[in-house]
Amino acid sequence: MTTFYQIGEVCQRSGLTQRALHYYDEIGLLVPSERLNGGQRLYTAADLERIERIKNLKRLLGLSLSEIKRMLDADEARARFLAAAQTTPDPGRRHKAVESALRVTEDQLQSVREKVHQLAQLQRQLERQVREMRRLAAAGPAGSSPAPEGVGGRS
Amino acid sequence: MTTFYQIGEVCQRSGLTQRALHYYDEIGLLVPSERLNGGQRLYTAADLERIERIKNLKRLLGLSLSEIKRMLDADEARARFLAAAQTTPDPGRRHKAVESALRVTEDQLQSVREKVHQLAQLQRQLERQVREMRRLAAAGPAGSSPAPEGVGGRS
DNA sequence: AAGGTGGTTGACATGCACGTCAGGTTGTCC
DNA sequence: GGACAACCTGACGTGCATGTCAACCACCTT
Repeated sequence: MTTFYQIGEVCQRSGLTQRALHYYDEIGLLVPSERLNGGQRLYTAADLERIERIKNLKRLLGLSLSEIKRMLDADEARARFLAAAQTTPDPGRRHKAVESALRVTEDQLQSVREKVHQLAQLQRQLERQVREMRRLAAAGPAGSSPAPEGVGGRS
Repeated sequence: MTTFYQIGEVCQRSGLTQRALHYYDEIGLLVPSERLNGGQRLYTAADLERIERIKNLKRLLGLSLSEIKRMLDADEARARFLAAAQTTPDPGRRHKAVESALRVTEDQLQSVREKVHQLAQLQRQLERQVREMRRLAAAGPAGSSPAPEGVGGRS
């Protein structure tokens, strides 16, 4: 037997508002697994996980909800493809399914890698700045040093 | 003699629209260094750099324009502090100025580090998925394998 | 039966980051 | 000096991701 959570509980656990969850439902980003007789939304543990993934993608990648929907949908399709691949006896079909899913994931990976790279650069730059300033804070007064570059450089 | 760029040229170089630049001016995010008699905006190379930094902070960190403004302003303040520190004879004042600027930069660094960390995790997860799928695509038909987790995990 | 609690839809409002005109000014080139 | 391009301000419109309020329903407690 699966346990269900009402919307209020989901709000507490996720930090999202009721309105946001209604909206996510409306745009098909997060459709609760069940509905009670009177229309009450019932969320499962899987729904809660999906919420966390949504929050992460929003925070980390700064994606819009529609982009997130596209990603998660692709991801689900990938899962279905893989599941189907397990049971499909035809090796040609199976191969194609896996390859298609693979491409989606590789695209996601590529964009994440780029972002990590850029952010790492920014990080190194900030670290240089901090070192420089620590040196200044500790060391003697004289001697003008080369001006460090500001945050978010030309990249 | 400094070279100036009119707004149209800046648009071409930066990929931003005229409207966006007007807006950035309006909210004080990017106030052109000069104005012609008739009010025409004139941008300098420094302004162009600031634009690149704005674009980077937007893309990389997904910050709002007001947050970006806060960051860049803090950054400028830091630069001024440091410059002042170079010329201020009072070691106490100098020390305080540098420390204050240092704190701002350290905060920035901290948030960037967190983001890099989270993104790196996401990256590793995606890499695992890709490896798994490559294995599936290449290897034999039988044997159900553990389902890989979707993108943007609970973290 | 009355009232409270927690949910529902619907509609309008809001802040951000612009897009899109409209009407006026400025600069340049022939 | 007239045409034309490039710019200006002002105002209203737009898409997204909600906030806010109203009116209604369903169940539980006293």
